[in-house]
Amino acid sequence: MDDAVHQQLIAPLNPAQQSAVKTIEGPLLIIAGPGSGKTRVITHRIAYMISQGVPSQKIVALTFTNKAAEEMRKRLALLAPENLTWAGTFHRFCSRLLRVHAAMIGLQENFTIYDMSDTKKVVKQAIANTEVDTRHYSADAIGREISNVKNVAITPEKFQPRIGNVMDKILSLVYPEYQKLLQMANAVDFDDLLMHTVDLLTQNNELRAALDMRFEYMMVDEYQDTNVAQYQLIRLLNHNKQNLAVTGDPDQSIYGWRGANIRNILEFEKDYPQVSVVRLEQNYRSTKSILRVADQLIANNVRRKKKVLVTDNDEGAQVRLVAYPSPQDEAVDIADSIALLIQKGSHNPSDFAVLYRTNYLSRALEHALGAAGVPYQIVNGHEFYQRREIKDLVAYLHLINNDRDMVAFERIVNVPARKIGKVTLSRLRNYALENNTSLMEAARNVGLIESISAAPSSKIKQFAAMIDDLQQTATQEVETILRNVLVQTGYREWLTLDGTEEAFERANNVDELVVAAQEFDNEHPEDGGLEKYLEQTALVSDTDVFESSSDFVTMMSLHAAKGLEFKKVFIVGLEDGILPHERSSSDDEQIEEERRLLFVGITRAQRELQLSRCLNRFRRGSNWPAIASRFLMELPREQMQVFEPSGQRHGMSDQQLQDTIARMSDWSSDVPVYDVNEDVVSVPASTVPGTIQPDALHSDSTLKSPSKLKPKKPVVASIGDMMTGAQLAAKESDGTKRLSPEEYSIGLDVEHLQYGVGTVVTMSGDGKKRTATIDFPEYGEKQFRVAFSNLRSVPR
DNA sequence: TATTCGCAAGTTTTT
DNA sequence: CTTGCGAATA
Repeated sequence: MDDAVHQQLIAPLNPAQQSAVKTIEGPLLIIAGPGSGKTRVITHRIAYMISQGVPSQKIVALTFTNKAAEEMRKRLALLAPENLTWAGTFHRFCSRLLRVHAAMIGLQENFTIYDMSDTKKVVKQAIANTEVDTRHYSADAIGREISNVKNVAITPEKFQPRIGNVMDKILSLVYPEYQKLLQMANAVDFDDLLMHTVDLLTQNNELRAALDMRFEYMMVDEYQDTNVAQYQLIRLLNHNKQNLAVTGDPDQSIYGWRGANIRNILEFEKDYPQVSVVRLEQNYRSTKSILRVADQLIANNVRRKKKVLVTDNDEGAQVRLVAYPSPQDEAVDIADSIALLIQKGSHNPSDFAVLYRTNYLSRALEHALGAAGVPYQIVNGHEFYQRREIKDLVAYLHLINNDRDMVAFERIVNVPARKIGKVTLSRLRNYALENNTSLMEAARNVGLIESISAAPSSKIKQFAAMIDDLQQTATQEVETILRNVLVQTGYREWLTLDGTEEAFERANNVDELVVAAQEFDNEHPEDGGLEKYLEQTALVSDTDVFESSSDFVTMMSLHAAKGLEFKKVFIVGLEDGILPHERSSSDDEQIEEERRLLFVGITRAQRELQLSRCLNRFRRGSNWPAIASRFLMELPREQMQVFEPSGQRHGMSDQQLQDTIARMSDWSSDVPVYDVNEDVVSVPASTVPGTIQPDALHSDSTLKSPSKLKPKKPVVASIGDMMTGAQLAAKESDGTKRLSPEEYSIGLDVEHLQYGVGTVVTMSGDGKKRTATIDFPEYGEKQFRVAFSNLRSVPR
């Protein structure tokens, strides 16, 4: 068992936590500050309920992210091994319900879940069908607006356009058409999962009441982030039986843009008058220094209920605030300081996280961490599944699973190229529309469409026959289906026709997908299947991989970091326009949400925290001076270590400049020199950014500028190199050795727990995607992503 | 019908 | 700077 988890499980609960755990009947509101042991309370509470005789299958725990659900399941398994509690995201919960009751809302149980890019295509089609004038609003904007309307659970029938509102007028036409297209395609978007479920329960009171009983005890995590549809769903399922416990923190509400409604948590007490309220304010996560910064920042929010954050933890190191000349300097300094600490052996890669507002900020960091030899992991949702070649192949799977899937059909009908063109397709579409049938069905009947001439007609017929043929294999393992698709379509060959570097890369991704399918089959021997696989790829992101592998520095967005904690946290790019984001800067309410976002980021840190910004940033093609985030002015700078340049160039505001000058005068002069853009700045030796361990205080080394803090030799050459000394010795005591991805090569003998000893036959990919095909004498060839697999080398 | 070129637009966060 | 889209051309 994970030591930290174990510690948490056996540590006693404080009085507030106990009271939350023991209140199991009736509505319960748990206001839980960051690091207050919320997940622990939830899991203990469930375990307690079970010990009191509540049947565990009557308990449901709803979360926002798969990460949170996974964490909960993991801990619950330790507390109550035999429990049948269902824990998962709202979307998954709804998807499960809808598959069972699909017919009641006009769907088939094998419906497709469309992601945002799929959704966008349907919106465009709907716009085309309704011939709406899009001079004023882009398809994107219309799609966003549809999503907003759905988030408040307004169906096309209920939608009331406000007179004189142009967008509403457009919506009144496009929204029903969009919904009709989805229905015809037997597909739903993310928002539908919630809205359809609300609809289903509203229209079928018997079913609602049955489910109300069935899920007698419900817990909702991150209640501050629920939107209207989720709120209605919760109300519908907690009408007769109001054993509802919600946890949340208004200060951590960061999904307003997605329709989250703070009102839900602020007025929970009105919604459920008999409510018990518990406040968890004791923080077990962070040092006093870190909490003070968080506290002072969030105090700037006006729309807020005051809340205290207290901790018995030690003072800890001061929070650092650093201005770097450029994003490259920022990245290199952070990477080098992490590498140094790992090399010293005092830290593991998994102790660190680098957080940012927008995903593209990870680029420079990736580069720098790679150069420093630090293993890292980017938590970036569905990136892999967004690649063209992957979307193409998954579209085949979708069409096999649900032949009414319109987006999948359009995507692949001519990929690989089959000489089926725009004109033919539009005729096919028209036929389908007129006959109220799917594109696939129209394709089967293409002979009946007079406007399509012989040549394209036969091509389409061939395509339809191929899909029908593939459909015969739909019940087999996903890997088999996928391999069949590759064989039948010749996709891989078609992809690599031009022989470019990029084509090769794409072909690797295809192999990667096969491996992923294989892994899915292995992990789901009982409950697998194509439909499950497709649901998984739609609703689950790469984050599970991130959870289980601990030997990586984690990089992710501030949003993705919610609910997690790390010993040392770097938050980068604290600049005006980035955080707060420029699209939020016009609106006070949105600014407050951005502030909460930073609050969430800060409170992820257990021991040390560095906030940084850059003086220049590359934007829209060229380098611009960057202005410090206004939030940096709201922090208790006198209690932090501040590294700002002395010059007034680089676009510093007056306020900033004054602050900086004030800071400078406080600094002693008998210290080394920190060189920022040739401006000479004094920096206390103990506080040079780049050396973030507390014992630097006792170091008498005179360090140069942070960005020049490069060791003579590469700090860490590979993952393998980092396991030095005692650590490495321990790992090798039985003669086998865990290898870094780079160390794998063809011909190597490795040992697998299940398959025994085998030989590496082929290698492909790099980094965390590096994949080995290994031949086991008894089991044949298997593929592994070596960074994640439990393989060890065997000496010859 | 496929391909290529040029132009415009849009750049957040996630299930 | 990228991506996506539409028009022009082979």
